[in-house]
Amino acid sequence: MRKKSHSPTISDVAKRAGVSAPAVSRVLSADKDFVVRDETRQRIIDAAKELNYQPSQMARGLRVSRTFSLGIVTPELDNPVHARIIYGAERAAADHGYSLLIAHRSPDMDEASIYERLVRHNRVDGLIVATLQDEQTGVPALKKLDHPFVLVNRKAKGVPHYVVIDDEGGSKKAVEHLVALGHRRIAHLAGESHRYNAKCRLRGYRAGLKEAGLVYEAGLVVESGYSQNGGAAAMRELLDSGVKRPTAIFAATLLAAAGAMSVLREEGIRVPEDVSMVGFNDGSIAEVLAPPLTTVRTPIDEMGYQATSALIKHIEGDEEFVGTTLPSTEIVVRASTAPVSQ
Amino acid sequence: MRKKSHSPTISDVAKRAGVSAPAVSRVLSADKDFVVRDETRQRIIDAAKELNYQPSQMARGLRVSRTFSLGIVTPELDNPVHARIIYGAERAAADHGYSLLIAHRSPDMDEASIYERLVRHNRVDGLIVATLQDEQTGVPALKKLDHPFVLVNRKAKGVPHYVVIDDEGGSKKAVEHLVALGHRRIAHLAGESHRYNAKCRLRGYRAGLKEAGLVYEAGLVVESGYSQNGGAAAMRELLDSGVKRPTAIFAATLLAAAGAMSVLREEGIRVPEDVSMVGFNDGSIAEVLAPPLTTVRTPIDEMGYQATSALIKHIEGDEEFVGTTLPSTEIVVRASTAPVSQ
DNA sequence: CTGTTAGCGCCTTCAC
DNA sequence: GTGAAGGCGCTAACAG
Repeated sequence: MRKKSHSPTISDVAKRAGVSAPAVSRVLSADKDFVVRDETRQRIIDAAKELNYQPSQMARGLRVSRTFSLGIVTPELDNPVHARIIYGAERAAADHGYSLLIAHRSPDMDEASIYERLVRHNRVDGLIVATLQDEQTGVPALKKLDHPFVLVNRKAKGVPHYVVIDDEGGSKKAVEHLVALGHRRIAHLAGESHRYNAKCRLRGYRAGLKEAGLVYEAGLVVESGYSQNGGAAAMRELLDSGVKRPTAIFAATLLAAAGAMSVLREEGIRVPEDVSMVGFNDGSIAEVLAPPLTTVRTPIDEMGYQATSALIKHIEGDEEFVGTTLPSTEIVVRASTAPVSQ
Repeated sequence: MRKKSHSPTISDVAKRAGVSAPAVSRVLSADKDFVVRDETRQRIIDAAKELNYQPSQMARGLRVSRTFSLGIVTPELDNPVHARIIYGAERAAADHGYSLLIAHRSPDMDEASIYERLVRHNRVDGLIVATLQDEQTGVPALKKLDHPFVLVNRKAKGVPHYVVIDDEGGSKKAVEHLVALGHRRIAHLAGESHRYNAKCRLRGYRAGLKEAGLVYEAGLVVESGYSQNGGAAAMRELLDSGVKRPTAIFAATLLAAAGAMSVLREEGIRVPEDVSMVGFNDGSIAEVLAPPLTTVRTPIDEMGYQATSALIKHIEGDEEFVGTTLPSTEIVVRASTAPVSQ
């Protein structure tokens, strides 16, 4: 019976380099306080390389009470925004030697129980929260866990750690784009009004109107949720509401815009000839819609990256971090927007 | 200075129940060979519950040389197919007390190095391989790691562990649907011809033609890749190729179908009046395309779930598993298919 | 400059 | 039926 081939351990390396295990540990973790002859250091490094030594995160974690893993909680994967947040988070985690555990919150699950599972069962060192269903219950639940966490793509009262994009500025740009095309009746499909993103985008919409000297008309703003079904329902509501039809629509979401466009098509209302459409957050599906959708492009993956990096720095005590708002937003003009007819 | 509140350990539970630590371990892990009075057992279980005890996977893993984590390697998240595979895998992992590490392979990365990182650095207990870029190099790399793995959504020579959907049967159904509408010139956007999925879907396409007594015409089959850009390019190639235009198209992918439709629109070719379109694998974007896309719905998340469950069973030595093909496929008829004109 | 000691939390073995 | 001992691989504290 042959001996099972183990991964090399720190003492294998130590033996091969002719030193003790702690010496190896300190050299490989680049301990500044550890003085060692260059020759010895090199011997250790070589030995580690020759054996293809990889420290066991488990043993290390047991010793230092950390897992070097992070949990990210997301409401849905099949959504360009969340997928890109995860891309960024994954890259940042890998860059710092951390693993990323993904927990997907299905609609019927309680968010608090997911946070708890990640922290208590998986023992993640920190949480990246890309879903915050209910600020009233979610934030207290998070705080009670007494674990580092960062909010991505949302802020909440009393939570200093967050990374967001410039929802308001980007929304204002969308409106400015429509105004520049001559539109004066601009509707807004407004997400879920109590949510952070929706509030910001609405504010940007209003700021854009104001700057153009247009009056805000409550009848042109409809709650839409973030999904295509929500966008479709909102569009229908707007058409049925009896208000004079807008010549342009700014949707709070790419998917909501897509849903709205499918309703317009059913109703025989042409885009962009009869009504122009702009969505918020770019994504590859914008290109296959009919017509291709003009959007506001935002640095979503950068948001995931920065949130994760900041969280790791915080965990490692390197620095406190405070909220960040990533400024860059950009209009991507495609075929769904056109000058207002006559 | 207050003492840092630790998670409860096994000896905390033991103390509270008035027994020794090993007794707790054996009761909670339901050790069959361990006989204990019901009363004692209950005391232990109660104590664990009261303290909200969660065994440390790290300590446990260190002892038994396992991490209770699985790695899933996926080429892209922002793709309905992969997102749904991950949903299924995540659910299965959670059901069995495992964590799921997601590694996203960006196009410039070497697949072998990802597998290796997951196994050597993260020490996952097994690998769920949802991307297999190159069978020639990928499979040997995987085997060399000497770790359990399962292929999802693909097979490869010499790999007994896989879970796939019925690509061939589903494709045949797509063709049958078109044939039933009277179509006789049916083109196929064929993915990447050397890949498993593409081969199966092509086979299903040919089987469907044959059954209808139609002859296979090589000029109607165009390599398309799996993305919308690939679908668009293939569509353009087909239109420019000089072959008589088909009245229907079966695309190997949802995204390829979307890309193809955007080209048809640019060319003023109407769907479904001039040409019908069917995509493979359903997804929510099928509903927002113009017109909504008829697709073949397949049990993608089930595939992720079963692959992961089987992998875990295999890791735990409960049983050997062999390849599974999930049979159910179903046509979802939307507005992109219609009877052939006259 | 480098080695020794001890212990993180758990599970397996063996003795009681 | 139950407890004591030992060790998984690593690192912090302390000796040399």
